[in-house]
Amino acid sequence: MPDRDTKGAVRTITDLARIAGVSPGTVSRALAGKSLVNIETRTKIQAIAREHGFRPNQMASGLRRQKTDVIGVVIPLGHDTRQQISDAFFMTLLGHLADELTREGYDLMLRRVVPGKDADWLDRFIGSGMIDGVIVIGQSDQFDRIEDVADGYDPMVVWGNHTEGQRHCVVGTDNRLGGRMAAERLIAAGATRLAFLGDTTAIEFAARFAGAQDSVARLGLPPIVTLRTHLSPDRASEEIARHLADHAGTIDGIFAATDTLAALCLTELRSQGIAVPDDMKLVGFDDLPIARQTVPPLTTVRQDIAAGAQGLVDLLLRRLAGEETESLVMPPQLVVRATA
Amino acid sequence: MPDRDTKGAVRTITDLARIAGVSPGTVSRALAGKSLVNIETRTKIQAIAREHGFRPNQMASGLRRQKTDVIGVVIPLGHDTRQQISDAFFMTLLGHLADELTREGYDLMLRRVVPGKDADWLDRFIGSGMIDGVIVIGQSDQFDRIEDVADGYDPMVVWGNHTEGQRHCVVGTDNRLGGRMAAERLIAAGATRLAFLGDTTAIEFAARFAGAQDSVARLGLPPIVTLRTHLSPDRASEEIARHLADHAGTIDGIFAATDTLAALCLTELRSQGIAVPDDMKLVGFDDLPIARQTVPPLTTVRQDIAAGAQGLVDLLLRRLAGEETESLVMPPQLVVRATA
DNA sequence: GCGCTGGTTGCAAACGATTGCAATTATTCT
DNA sequence: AGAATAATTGCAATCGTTTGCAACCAGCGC
Repeated sequence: MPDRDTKGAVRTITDLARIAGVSPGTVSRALAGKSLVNIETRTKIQAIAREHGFRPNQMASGLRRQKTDVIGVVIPLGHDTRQQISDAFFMTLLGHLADELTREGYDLMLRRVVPGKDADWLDRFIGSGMIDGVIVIGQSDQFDRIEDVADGYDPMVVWGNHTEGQRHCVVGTDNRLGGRMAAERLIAAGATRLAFLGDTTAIEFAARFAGAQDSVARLGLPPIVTLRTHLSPDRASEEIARHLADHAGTIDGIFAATDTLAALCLTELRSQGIAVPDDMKLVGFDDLPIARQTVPPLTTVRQDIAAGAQGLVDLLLRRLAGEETESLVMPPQLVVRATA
Repeated sequence: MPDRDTKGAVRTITDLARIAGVSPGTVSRALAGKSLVNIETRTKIQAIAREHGFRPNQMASGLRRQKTDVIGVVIPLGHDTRQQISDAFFMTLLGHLADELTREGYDLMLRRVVPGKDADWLDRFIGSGMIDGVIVIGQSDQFDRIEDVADGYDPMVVWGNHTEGQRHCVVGTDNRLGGRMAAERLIAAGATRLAFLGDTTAIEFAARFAGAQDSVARLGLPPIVTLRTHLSPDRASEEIARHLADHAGTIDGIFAATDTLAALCLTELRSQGIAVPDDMKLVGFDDLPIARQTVPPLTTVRQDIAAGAQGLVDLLLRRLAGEETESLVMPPQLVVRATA
């Protein structure tokens, strides 16, 4: 029961010290639970602190200790400015991150940035002195900038795609492999003329596309046509409709960069009277909850989001501890439902 | 182009002052763009700062100014601990909040808490000294605690339900009215024996339920049966299935507390061979993107999330400026699609 | 030439918690 | 009992930035 009655406003450790009849230093140590201070005075001080609802100022503490116990999480909105944060995948990842970080005693500072608008979005965050480390969710089209920063700043982990020889520590799914799996599934289901739905300027998506291309090339099928689209649902719908109309009859399998896109595509297919999976096979990516609920249920490539979040936090903490860490690329998993 | 070559490590304002040949105070003023310092030296200092990629330490600044430019956003996970953060509604709201706050020059500190586990989750956050104000997303079952805090702490705004005479400033939809609209729609579509799907210990949901009950009572229909369920998709599915089986034939209209729940319900209905809307009418709440994509598309009660986020931030800023503010309750809007 | 006004700059004291070191007291050993 | 050791506590500097106040300079009018 923190106070609110005792008007004595115990705001600082010094106030508390005065009440307890000891020095500020002792209070600090007592609250930190250090064994240096007598168990008796320690519990007494803690009792007084509780009684007055006192909490040490994190700013002051952070300044002195040069450690804030806050991890920055930044979402660069590079290749699709608007609305990407509402992307279910990132949001779910964010939720898990919050859990993991909390469990480790860290707070989470969230920042969305539009890299195009300010070039040094990452340096600004890091240099602010407010965070002990940073997790970047998605490389977007900022690969180079992230690489630059990685050279001089260790406590950073990035969610995204792993590229041979890159210098920043990344956690992510093997997108290329996932792309291969998706294409192979489409082909196994009978499709031969494939399309990729999504924006390949995002490096993760590009890798998925490349993976699919691998499979197609290996089997001697015609190259995959790419249907460029934004991620925001409103714009995407129209774009998909147009793509579908443009390629009517010339494609029979679609690999969507994202379940969200796949779901959108599914509704468009329905409204254009194209039967799935008979006339068109469809595979998504992520295995979001929505994949289970579309009609028909979506065949997709699963990323383990919870494991990803755990990996991100784990690696970041190890880096904070001074360890050198490898990147972590996790295998995707094909989930066959009914669209391919 | 921030440096990384000039190894001179310009970390503090004092370093910068030495280089510029002025005093730290002048540097501080120059970087703050204060007109007191000569325009010439000011631009020179700013140039040097840029050249060395210097950014003032936010912790120190925050400590001195007693202002952190950070707003806390906290999600209490009271009535359904697990996975609620992935709830699409909250996540979307969070995204908009991030946008709004950024635009106003604030950073966002995210914290999920499980109130059951620590009673003073809110005081802890507020007392940490790390945030200038707090936005609470969802009252969950913590109404009383929030009321307590509101008495002694002004810069707080809560997303949730407005109750007559409450003391904390809240932004939200008129849930009761929304509930009425939902029930009326179900009834207009031909349903007479209604059920409410969701957990009524959450106050927002309780209000929606109450609103529906209003309509039903006014029309002399049998009272609404409530189908208690959790929010996390995995558990909810089974629970819904069981409810549906238990009440087979005894209900013909379902008001789901949430679109997410409604979507889940829809798939369960399908798998149990119950036709929508013929054998069962269904109305959701929120109008999330998914509502447009279910089959058939979901009739639902819309909340304007973007406007909500704007309202939250606007009111919070006004309160930070010392203003007294009223709560903001926004009207919901019925969106008729195909499930009722 | 002297005092004044304005415009710039420097000085030094905050902000609140932490921590190495010294000082104090309590304990133990010879 | 005296001295050495250990256990507590206090002192004061420190983290990096901001800001009230004083100091300084140039230029001005008298």
